[in-house]
Amino acid sequence: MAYRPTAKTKQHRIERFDTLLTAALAIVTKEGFQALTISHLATKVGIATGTIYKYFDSKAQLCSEVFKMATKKEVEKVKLASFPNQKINYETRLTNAVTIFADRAIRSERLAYALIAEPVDPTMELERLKYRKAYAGIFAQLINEGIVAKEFPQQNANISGAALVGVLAESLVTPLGQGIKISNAIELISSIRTFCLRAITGVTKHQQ
Amino acid sequence: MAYRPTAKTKQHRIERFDTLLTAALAIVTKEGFQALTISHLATKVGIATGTIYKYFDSKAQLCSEVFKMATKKEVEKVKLASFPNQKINYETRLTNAVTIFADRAIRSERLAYALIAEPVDPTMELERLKYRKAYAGIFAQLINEGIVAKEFPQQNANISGAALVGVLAESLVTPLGQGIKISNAIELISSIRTFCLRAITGVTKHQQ
DNA sequence: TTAACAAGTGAAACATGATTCACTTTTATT
DNA sequence: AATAAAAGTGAATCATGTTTCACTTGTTAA
Repeated sequence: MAYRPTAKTKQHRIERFDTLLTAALAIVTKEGFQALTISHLATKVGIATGTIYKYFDSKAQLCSEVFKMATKKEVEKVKLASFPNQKINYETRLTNAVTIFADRAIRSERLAYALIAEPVDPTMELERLKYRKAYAGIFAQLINEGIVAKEFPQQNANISGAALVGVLAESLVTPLGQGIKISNAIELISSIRTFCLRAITGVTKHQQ
Repeated sequence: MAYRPTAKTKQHRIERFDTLLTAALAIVTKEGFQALTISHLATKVGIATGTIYKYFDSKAQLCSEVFKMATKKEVEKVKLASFPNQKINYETRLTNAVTIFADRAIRSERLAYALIAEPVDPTMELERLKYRKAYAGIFAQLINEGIVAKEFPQQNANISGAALVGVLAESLVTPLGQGIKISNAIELISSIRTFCLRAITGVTKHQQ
């Protein structure tokens, strides 16, 4: 008998897996999924293409992992804004959630665009759908609670939740993908926030 | 000297061009852009792949033409609802525009999904952007006029217009793409309409 | 009926990546 | 050392289409 994996070996495997994922995410963040090819990744990490297949079954799986990794963090932030530890009224929560989303999207280079709007192959589209649904679900729950608390008018919370995702995607993320420089982020976020609030509450708070 | 194209010849060319475009649109309507390949189209029309290149420079151009063709008709309908010949108040116009869009999307099999949300290659994404912008532009103008008429509250009409496109895409078209059968279209359209109206006017008319 | 050109053909060449696999290198055990 | 197993390699192969092009067929005018 002979070889057996040791702690050190296993550690190295984990580290390399991590390196690959991180490098892949970096590519996506800078250049989008469109630029995430096996050979590009291999070159970037300084290994052979074949090696990547010792860590991932397929490119689809690699993409999926990258997606999940990026997603998790983003969704968590919005969830926290929507369901904070303190008691905060629902209108403020909604405001915060939308603001956090918008703010992070603007700061994220191409990442928000890659996750939400960049054209990708149909396999990944399913992953993306989950991502959008995660947001929509958070919003829906927030809206539902707001309705119960009599803060928001009666409405179909699921549809309103999905609609908010659409609003954010179309008014914020798609422009980001066009390489349009956001000349006045504050103003843009403010307008989107006003729209979302009015859409859910029916009231325009601060005339802009 | 010898050959010169005649009226008959030219006519035939036009007809074939038309046949190709129509067949391509049929494919997209049934199975999406994903199914629109040169050889599929050639087979369907009963000609050789090479022949198609006598009518279109490239697949990109073919797709673009199909897109324009489908787009034109759709946008026209929404435009007409938004700017009718008679004097109608802006809230009603908005209601009509949203309803027309939703109704046509639901009836259109996969077409609405193909035009708005189906993953396509980046070349076509530009074409699609124009399409979305066409809608956003119509909505923006409608909203602007509504503001001037003091019917709608002050708001950034361009952002509100884009946001409405996002709402429709996310709450209606994306589900259509999932092959989800709309069990209750009336109810769905009604919810979306209510959302859009509240988002723009700030008022919930009919509590649902 | 033939010269001149357009329309049509479809097999072969291209393009773009993903994926495989026979082989080399490294690591661990006896 | 000798052996076993995993990690790593990268050129070759596959998969999916698009696009070309030498060639055949159809059409028109002289």
